[in-house]
Amino acid sequence: MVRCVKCEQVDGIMKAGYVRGLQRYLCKSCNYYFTQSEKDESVLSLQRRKRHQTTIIDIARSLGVSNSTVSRALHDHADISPETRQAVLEKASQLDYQPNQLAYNLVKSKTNTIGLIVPEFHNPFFPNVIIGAHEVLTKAGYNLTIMQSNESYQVEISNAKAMLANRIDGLLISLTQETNNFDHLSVFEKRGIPLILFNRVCEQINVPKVVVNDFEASFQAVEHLILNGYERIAHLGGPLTLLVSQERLRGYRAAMLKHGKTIEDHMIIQGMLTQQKARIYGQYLLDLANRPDAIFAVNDSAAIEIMLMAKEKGISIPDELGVVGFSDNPESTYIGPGLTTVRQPTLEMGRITAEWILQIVDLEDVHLPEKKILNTELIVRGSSRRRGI
Amino acid sequence: MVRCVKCEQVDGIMKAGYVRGLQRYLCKSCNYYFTQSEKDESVLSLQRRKRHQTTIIDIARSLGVSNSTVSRALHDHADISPETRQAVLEKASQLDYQPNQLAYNLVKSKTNTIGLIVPEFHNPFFPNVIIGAHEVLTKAGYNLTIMQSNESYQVEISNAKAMLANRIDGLLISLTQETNNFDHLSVFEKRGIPLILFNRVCEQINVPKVVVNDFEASFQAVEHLILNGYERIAHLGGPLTLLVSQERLRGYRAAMLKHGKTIEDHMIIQGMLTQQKARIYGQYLLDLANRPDAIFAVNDSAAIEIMLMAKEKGISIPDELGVVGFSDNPESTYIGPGLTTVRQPTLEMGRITAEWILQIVDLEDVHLPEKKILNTELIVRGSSRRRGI
DNA sequence: ATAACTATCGGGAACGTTTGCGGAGACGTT
DNA sequence: AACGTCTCCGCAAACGTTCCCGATAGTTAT
Repeated sequence: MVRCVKCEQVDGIMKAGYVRGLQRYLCKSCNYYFTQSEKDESVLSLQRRKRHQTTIIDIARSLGVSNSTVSRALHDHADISPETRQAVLEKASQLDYQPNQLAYNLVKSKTNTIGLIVPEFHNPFFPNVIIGAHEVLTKAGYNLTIMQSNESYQVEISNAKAMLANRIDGLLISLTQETNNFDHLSVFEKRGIPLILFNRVCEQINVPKVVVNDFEASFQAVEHLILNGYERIAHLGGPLTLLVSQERLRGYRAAMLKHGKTIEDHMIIQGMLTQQKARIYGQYLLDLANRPDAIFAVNDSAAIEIMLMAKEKGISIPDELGVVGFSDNPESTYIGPGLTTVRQPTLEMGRITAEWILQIVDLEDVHLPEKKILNTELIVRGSSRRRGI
Repeated sequence: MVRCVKCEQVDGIMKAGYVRGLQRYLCKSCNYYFTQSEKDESVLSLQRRKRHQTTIIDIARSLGVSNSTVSRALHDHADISPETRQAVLEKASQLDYQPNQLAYNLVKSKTNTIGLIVPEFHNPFFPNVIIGAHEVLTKAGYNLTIMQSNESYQVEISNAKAMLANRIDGLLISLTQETNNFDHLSVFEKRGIPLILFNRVCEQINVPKVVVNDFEASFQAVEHLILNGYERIAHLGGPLTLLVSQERLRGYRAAMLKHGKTIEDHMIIQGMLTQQKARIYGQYLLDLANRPDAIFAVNDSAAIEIMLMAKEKGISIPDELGVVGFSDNPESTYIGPGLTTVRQPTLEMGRITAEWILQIVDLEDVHLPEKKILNTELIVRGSSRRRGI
């Protein structure tokens, strides 16, 4: 006994297939297709009510005012009477109202979130930058979404895409060593989303950048070695795809040149300095017939690896071998005679970058892309201080 | 010359005040209030078009199909012909379509984001946990939003509130040392948002927890000291508000008891071990008339501080003083004769916690709250290995 | 011919806010 | 009476998706 839901007739109803497992009917008289919904209404409403969060609408309804009024009352808008505001606020806390940020985000097309993409987490460098940035952003009421590209260009692209989809208000990024195409970043410019490069920057794209004075730092470090009487200084550098590595190499060369030292190509090794690689390169350098009397490594973990190997081989530090690192990891204070290293203002870099992006975000204005260069500090410890000199 | 926008009459139009700086009129004949909008239509449309992101609607319109069709095509839904799908996909990439995650979030009431609240960033412990969790979540296509409570109960509450407003799909949290009320967490249960406590857990709330075997680790560490011939072992513990501290203290006591050592109350100091505090407590312990011959500290930085002070005072390690730390910070390998310490599986803790929450999020089911206890490892180095024994 | 099935598509509600604009009254001033 | 000013509030569009219900056509089985 089937009744047409439109003309309410019972005759002339024909079966007309199935749709999604439900019997479908056709009413011949009014030519109307329909299915018999077997859903229980109570079940439906229960399902709908499941885990309902109180909304502005709930407050409005229970107070007999409009949504606008509630919204305005909750935001201290001017067009609202003190009494109404009071009533709304009370009802809100009574119903345990929590604003739905998602709806807010959608309508404002703004998320109060800054994105941050870093290539790795293994050195303390980026975590520290994150701490600094996090501090500033939190204080300003912004959220921070962190992604990690794992030194992979492809991952970086997908990270950037995800950031875009999530409509972050601004992006802070440090590039991978593979990145040599920047289309995934130009998109942000095109969309008007502020973008700042830090530490691992590039020249091909015209946005604000925050870096340290890699050239000068490197120059100073190598000059320090030379002034301590070291002659044949090797350089363990990072991958040359990175501007940082290029700059540090440049600093090394400049210092050597200035003091008339010969630069031997086989004493310069560039590459990704994992612990394994550091050991391999160190082995090579220390086993050279005419082995270097000092090594300037581009990060502390590599420098420490060198120091450990030297100890194993009975090469005394700093007398027979001077070592200088880069970054001032915590362990550098404690190892052997202490590792001389270049301290980078990591927290400050995070803070400054974050403050800058907040400024740009708030400005909504065209911003002049400039480059901020932070100063490093050479921390001299035992590994490069020759007793005899 | 003003014309009523409703009845189009010119006569009988009266001025009727100002509204938002615009002249307001009243048409006597049709009794209609209105203002003359002075906005230029071209300006308006330009303003509207400003920075328009292509949406599903744009694709649909330019293809002459419906929104539903485009949405389905983009999601590999079954109800779509290969040709249509192809056309949609092409048009999408042609118009550089980027899905608006915000709209998705709103309609699905889901953000694909897991929240993470940690009390601090200064020790490598939490950053490492974050690395582990980040790895797992990223791989599963989830975002990670990190907040830091800075050891403040109030900040923790506001963090939790922000997480709630942002409709995270799940929360991982490590409590502050101040937290002794848990209403801000019960809310998550009430709302059906999965919640996992890790490391800094509590007993008052019935949710999944991930911790390390603090009691056993502590017991083992102290027993190790005893087996190396140390007799008068002091304990530098964390604040007793934390369960971790309580457990570690319990382990210390148990080991001392088992081996018949007397537990002297003045040799047990509990508190927040900042570097300054560690120095103060260390000073106190090392200057005691009957000073301890070993110290079990609850974190490595405190232990290292002790070692440095001992060196200053000319107390030899490990002969005159044994030291054991907790956490295995990187610097512990390199300091002095090496710091014996308890290695915590930080990365694993992050991974496991993240995997667990993903499981609960996917399950949508009632989950049995249980406790996962990860094993630590005692790393024996020079600071506790007595030569004579 | 009738019924069952498949494949493909559209309409439109729903998600929870914000906000532009207008309505309506109160009161004061010319 | 005519107008200016102010306060308080509601209507409804807009944000961009997803997805529930169908609708329609064509094909096959009975």
